[in-house]
This record gives sequence, C-alpha cells and structure tokens, in this order.
Amino acid sequence: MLSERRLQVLRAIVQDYVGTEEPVGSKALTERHNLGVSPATVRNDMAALEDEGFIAQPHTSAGRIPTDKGYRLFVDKLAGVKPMTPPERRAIQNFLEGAVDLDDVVARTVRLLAQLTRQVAVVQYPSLTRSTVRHVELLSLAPARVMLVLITDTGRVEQRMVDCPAPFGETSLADLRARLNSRVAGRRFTDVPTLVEDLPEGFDLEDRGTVSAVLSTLLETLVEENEERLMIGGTANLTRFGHDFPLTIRPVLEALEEQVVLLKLLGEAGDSGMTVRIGHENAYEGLNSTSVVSVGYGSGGEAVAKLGVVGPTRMDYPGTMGAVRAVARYVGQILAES
Amino acid sequence: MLSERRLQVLRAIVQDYVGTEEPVGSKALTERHNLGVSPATVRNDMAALEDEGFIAQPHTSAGRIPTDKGYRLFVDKLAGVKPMTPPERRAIQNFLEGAVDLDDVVARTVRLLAQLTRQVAVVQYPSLTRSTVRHVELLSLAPARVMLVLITDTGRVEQRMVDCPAPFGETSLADLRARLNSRVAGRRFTDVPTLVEDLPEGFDLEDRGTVSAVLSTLLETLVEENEERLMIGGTANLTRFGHDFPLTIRPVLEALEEQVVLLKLLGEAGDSGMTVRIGHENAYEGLNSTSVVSVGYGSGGEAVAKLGVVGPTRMDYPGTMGAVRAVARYVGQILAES
DNA sequence: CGCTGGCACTCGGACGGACAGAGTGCCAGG
DNA sequence: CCTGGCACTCTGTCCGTCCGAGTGCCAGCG
Repeated sequence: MLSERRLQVLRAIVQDYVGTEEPVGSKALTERHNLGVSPATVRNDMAALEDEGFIAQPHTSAGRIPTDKGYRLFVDKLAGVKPMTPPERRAIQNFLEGAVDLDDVVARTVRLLAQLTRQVAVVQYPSLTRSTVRHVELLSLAPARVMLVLITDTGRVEQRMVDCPAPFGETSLADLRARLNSRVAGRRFTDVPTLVEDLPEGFDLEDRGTVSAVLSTLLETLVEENEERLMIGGTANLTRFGHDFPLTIRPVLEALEEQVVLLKLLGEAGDSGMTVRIGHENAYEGLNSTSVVSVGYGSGGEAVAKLGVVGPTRMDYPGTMGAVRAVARYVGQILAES
Repeated sequence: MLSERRLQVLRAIVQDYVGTEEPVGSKALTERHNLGVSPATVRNDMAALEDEGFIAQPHTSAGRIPTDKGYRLFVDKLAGVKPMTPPERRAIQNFLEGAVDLDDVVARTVRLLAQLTRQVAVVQYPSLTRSTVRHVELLSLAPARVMLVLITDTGRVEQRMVDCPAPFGETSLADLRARLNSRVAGRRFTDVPTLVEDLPEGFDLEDRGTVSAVLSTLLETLVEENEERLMIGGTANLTRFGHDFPLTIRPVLEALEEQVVLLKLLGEAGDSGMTVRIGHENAYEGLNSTSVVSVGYGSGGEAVAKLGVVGPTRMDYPGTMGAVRAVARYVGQILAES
C-alpha cells in the first residue's frame, strides 16, 4: 500500500531524526539521502505518511518526526539488526570472561550493555523455576533450628532458616538430607513440589513435623524467589534523553526502582527472539516515551532469563538490537561454561 | 566573633533558601522572621557574613545564598537534629519489622530512608570484618569438591567452592567442621586468621592439603568480601534537584553507579556519630554540589556498617539528620533481634 | 499519471529595546 | 549602633520585528 519510495522516505526520516534529534524537513532529506526526487515530491510522500500516522509535525510548518507507529514499521520492515564488529565481539567476550561468580557475571553484563548501547541496561538473574537443583543442604544451627541452603545449576544460592516444631537429631537430619537430594538433585524446580510430596511418610511420627516444616520452607523459597531479581545500570545515560528532561526522566527513574514493573515488562516480552516495545506499546505509563529492547538468554539452548535496555523511542534500533543480541549470546556461553 | 544576631540572620537565610530555592533578600528576611531590626541593618549583617564567606551573591543586586561554609556553620552551631515524631517512629518500626531476611532488611531500609528524606538513600551491607562468625559449614558436593558456607551474626551468608587436592572423606570433613567451628564460632572475623593458623597440624598428612585449601578459601572470602556491598534507592528524587539539572545530575548518577566511590565516601566518614559532608568537603568531584549525611549502624552497641543519604547541599539538614539517625537506630534493633 | 518548480503562507526562534521589581550599598541622622 | 532614604544595578519579562525553514497547493511538463 505504501510505495517503495515512501518507505525509503520514512527510513530516511527515522535515521535523520535519530541522528539530529530535530524534526526533519523535505529539503534536508533530499540533500542528505540521494533519493533521486525533488523536495516537492518528498513533501507529497510525507503528507501521505502523515495521513497514515507514521510521522507527525510538532507544529505547523515544522519538519516531521516519526510516531511510535512509524518506528514500529521501521523496526519491522525497514531496518535489520546491525551485527557487532569482530573487535567489538572480542571485547565483549574478554570483558565477560573475567567474571568470578554469578553476581559478577550479571554485574559485568549490565555494565557492558550500558556502555555498548549508551542506554539503561536491565539484566534479570537466571530464573529459579527454569533452573535445576544442584544440591540441597541442611545445617543444624541449634537443636530446633535448621538452615536450608539451595544451590542451583546456574550457581545461584538461596538460604532460609527453619524453626523446627521439635528438636531434630543429626541422624534424622542426615537422613532427610540424603533422601531429599536423591529425589530432587538434577531436577527442575517446577517438578520439586510433586517429587517431595510424600517424603514425610518415610519418617518417624515425631520427626514429621520438622520434615514438613523444612519442605514447606523449601517450597516457599521456590515461590518467593520466583519473583526474580534483576540488576540495572547505566542510569547516567538518562541524561542524554532529550531537552524536556525533568518531565521525561522522573517516571523512568521511578519505573527503574520498581523492580516489579520491570519484571512485568520483561515478562510480557515474547519468550523467544528479540522483542522491541516502542513508546505506548509499553503497558506501564511512565515508560510511554521509551522503548524497551529485550531478549532471552540462557546457558543451553533454552532461555532462563531476559536482558535488555531501556532508552528513548528515538534510539538507534539496529545498533541497539545488535548489541543486545550479541551480549545475550555471549552471556549464555559464559553461563554454559561455568 | 560573629554577633548573636548575625548568626540568627545566617540561620534565617539558610532556612528560607532551603524552603524557596531562591536567593533571599534583606526585606523578605525581616518580613518572614521577626528579627526586630530593619532591612538596612540586616543588609549590614549580610555584608559582614559575605566578607567572612558564609553567604554569596549569584550576581550583583540579587539576594544571598549560603555557601558550603555557611551550611557548615549552620549544621555545627545553629541547627539541632530534628527528632522524629512518635507516629513516624512507629511507621519506621512497622515497616522494618516485616523484613524476612538480610537482603530484605537492607532493601526496606533503603526505601524507607528515601521516602522519609525524599533524597537518594545509600545503605551498606553489614561488614564481614566487623561481624562475628555464627557458623561455618562444609558440604561435600563431590569426592574432591567441598562447598564452604559462612554464616554471620548479621545473617549474611557467603559461599565458596573449594577444589581439594585429594579426595576427602566424610569423617574427615565432619572432623574439620567440628574443629573449625569450635575455634571460630562467635569470634570476630578479624581474629579468624590467627585462630586457624595451626589447624592443619592436627590432621593426617594426606588430608592436610585439603584442610589448607579450605582454610585459604575461608581467609580469601574474608578479604574479598571486605569489599563491601551496598544498595541505593530513591534516585527518582534527583529530579527535585534544581533547575540547572542535567549538568548537576549526571555526575551524581555516575557516582552512584560506582559503588567504589560510594564506599570510599562512607568509609571516610567518621566512625562514630553522624557525619555531614557538605559540597566541596566531599573528595569526589562529581558530588561537589551535594551533601552526604551518614551514620554507622549495628546490631549491638557497635557499628557494623553505614547508611546515609545524598542530596543537594540545599537540603533540610535537621530533618534529614533526624531521619537518618532514627532509621539507623531501628535497623540496629532489627538486626539485633534476628 | 506522477514528478517538478514556483509561490504564498505560517510558525517558531532569535534579536533588541523598554520596563518593572527586587535587591544592594552608602550616607546622614537619631 | 540602628534606621530611613536614595540612587544604582542587575535580571527577568514582555512585546514587536524579522528571518528562515518548512509547508501546501497549483499549474505545467514528460
């Protein structure tokens, strides 16, 4: 429905606007991109594009800027993903390889993404629900006090205190530890509840209360920690947002502090492949003037968590998408190795 | 050297400026505070205060604003710490009591501080070096692989993998666990190195390598985790900074992302009592237009870490100091209980 | 039918002068 | 030592003008 040339014009407008941050007019367009037609023709095309809602004028007799819908079309049809250059790839790999533990991997990833894209980076910790159990440990800290430590294949460790209804001997503890591990080690977290369901039955009556307490704490941990954690960075890049600054930046900072909002944001993004949410496509109001580029990453072929960046709708989509994809890929590798 | 009235004038200037964010003139001063003298007199006093460097004019024929030196005097001599009201105290306590683990305590504290002061809050995790050991646990994950878990009296947990030079039996492991705990449980982290020094000597020759490996990992953990962690929050409050916004806010955001900078900042603050660093008193350049109010907190009488807020030099010092002190006190209580 | 050049029109941003208001410093008098 | 008065200075604002960029439309051309 839109002629080839009109798409070219839209692409040119997006590119110029992203570069200059200023409304772009017909004359400037023909000068910078050799479209082979005159400004007048471009004006006609622009009028058509405006009718369709892809671009808009801040005010009469100003240049045009892309609308969210315009960016959408640009991302879907007009722009590819700009691959990283080999030196960039090497830099990413080197930077990530120095990490010593999971926290460090996540921290480095955030830094890296923020630097590469010059935007705000968000990295979700590998999810517990999609991970598998490496080991469950029980420590007796006091006669009626047990500490539960949960170790995942992604290196994450969670611990919880359990107050026992009755004193619990070392032998019972060792017994429980052994049985518990033989059932859940190597299994996915989602399967754990059914796997341990009948476990108390094998124990003496007096110990069952404690066993149940331990198990329910374990299940609680799985549920609670289902609320994923995440790390953000590069907030200083918010200062490059635009001129109307204070109004735009405040809700963004607020959104970034509300991990719940961010997690929901990432959660809504498609499970496979890269997702780009532009402006009003974001459900959260404060982020209506931002775009979110996110992608899943994981140690194997499967995604265990997501990462991405938050930036102004006026962003370099191909470059950002390239960086996000590359970082996700390398983080996956690093996790697989450890 | 400064007459009583001149100090009153300075106090009035600080209070008005903090409230209005605008340079304050002699006339407005006499109107709002009944100083009992005429504007002309106040003008003379202002001239004197300016000569001494306590206040300054943005430009000729404008009102005066306090200098860093002026704020200093205000904080040291003119202002008290404004205590929290009973309802506020209750709110603090209620809010903190809902915390389930150390992470949660810290997270809640950050939120609380940011809300109370409407500024950026910084909370340091309880330091390992000043804490005591509650328990050291050793888990055998594989014949030659041991996991070391360290639990502190503040509820912090650290874990490390240890690769053993030789297979290490369960009995040896239990032996080591028992001996280790009998030596270090309840002791301060700083004392641990000397306490475990001769521990390998009690073991068979074949096990000594592993014992040494475990011990050196333990000591490493102490050193590494000496690099404290911290949590920040309330960055959205930065938007209330002032008009010249983008320039001021950027370096602050950058500083907040550099945990190293913040830790140094807190570290430089005095060990006991509340510390207020005003503007250029902060060593880090990016924070030259901010003030940092910090105080130590701890489970017992002794401080194990610090917390505080970062805000514009033009802040409500008495109120901020009151909030910081109160929060620190209640966090200390909560930690002591758990 | 689509492209082009020309033309009149509109609007925002920059420039500059005038003006009001707030604040100061200084001085003479109580 | 305080006070009222006075002249001065500086900023922020308002207003009118002007310029340039950009548009929409139209008639003509291939």
